[in-house]
Amino acid sequence: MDNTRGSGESLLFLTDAHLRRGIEAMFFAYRGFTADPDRILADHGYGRAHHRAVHFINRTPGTTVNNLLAILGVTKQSLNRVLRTLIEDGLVESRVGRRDKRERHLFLTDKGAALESELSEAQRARMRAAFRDAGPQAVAGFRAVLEAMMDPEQKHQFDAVQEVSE
Amino acid sequence: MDNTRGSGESLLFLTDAHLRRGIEAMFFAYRGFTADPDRILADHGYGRAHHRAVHFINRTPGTTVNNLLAILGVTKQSLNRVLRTLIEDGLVESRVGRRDKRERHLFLTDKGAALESELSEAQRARMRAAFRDAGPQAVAGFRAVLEAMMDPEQKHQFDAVQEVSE
DNA sequence: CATATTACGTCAGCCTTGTTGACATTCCAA
DNA sequence: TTGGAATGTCAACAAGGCTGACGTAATATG
Repeated sequence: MDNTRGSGESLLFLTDAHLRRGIEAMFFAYRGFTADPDRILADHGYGRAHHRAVHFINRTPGTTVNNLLAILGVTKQSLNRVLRTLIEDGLVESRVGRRDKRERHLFLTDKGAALESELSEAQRARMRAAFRDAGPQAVAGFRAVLEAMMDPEQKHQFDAVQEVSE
Repeated sequence: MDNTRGSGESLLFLTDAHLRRGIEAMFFAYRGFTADPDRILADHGYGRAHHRAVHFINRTPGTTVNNLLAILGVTKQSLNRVLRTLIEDGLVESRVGRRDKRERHLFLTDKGAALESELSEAQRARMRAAFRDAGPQAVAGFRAVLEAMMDPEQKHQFDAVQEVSE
């Protein structure tokens, strides 16, 4: 009866079979998670790396390159290559910092915002359908498990990004 | 009060802010999900593609190349490159089919099983910690949302793999 | 039996996206 | 003024996707 974190807790949900099922669910679900954006990106000649950059620039406008590097966890050379094409194509604007002129602050142009919107609407649509199917309690559990799965550093970045929207 | 799928259901959990949070949680959590195996793989000179192959060969021993292609959703050229190195390195054995000699049935050798075990134990450890932190109800929700997020084809593959263990 | 199809392997070439290492520039801060 | 931080850039490389083409063996089908 008491399956909800007590002293008499049943730990049947921690068997290897359950863990394996969770692992495989992550694998297949992540493919679904990226499928719609991938199609859109391919139409525009971009890849997932562009999506990630555009997403987080939209999320925290004016963010610096270093900031973005910390969030994305890639090398500056990798990010720079992506950023360069986005700037050349007029999706991202890079402004020299007013206080610290070494820093570049990144913003989406209207064109960049349009792509971001297209991508995120597709991704939200799938997430919305999944959330609706599963129900609010399931969604709470979904989030709890995902947050517990992050590395401390990743969790820190995640929390930092969430704070922006408050 | 009634937030659990009824006619008077509250849909506050479907706001864009909640969806966005779910999307970002998937992004950061997937990094955690792959972090431990990635480290182990790097030590052995392999990549994620090898992990995936080894995982599913272990899961359904004797599976054919075509079968594996359907599960992994890559081209045969991509899979073949990975499979070739695994066979050369003595982690995977490829046996010509008895009934249909065109088919190759794939098996892990002891060496392959050892790597698989090392990888999956690391991944299970993280999943176990996350499951334990979040509790059984959360785990149920986690799975429900992930399964709802899969494409129909992916869901089919997922279900097929789950059936093996019954 | 002849032919089509399937399963698999392989060669060649291309792209994205990650990596290291090296080096230049700009500019803040001690 | 000088050290170090932030940024950009060049070169080279690797993993792992992709397409297209071709070959071979074996099965399925007419």
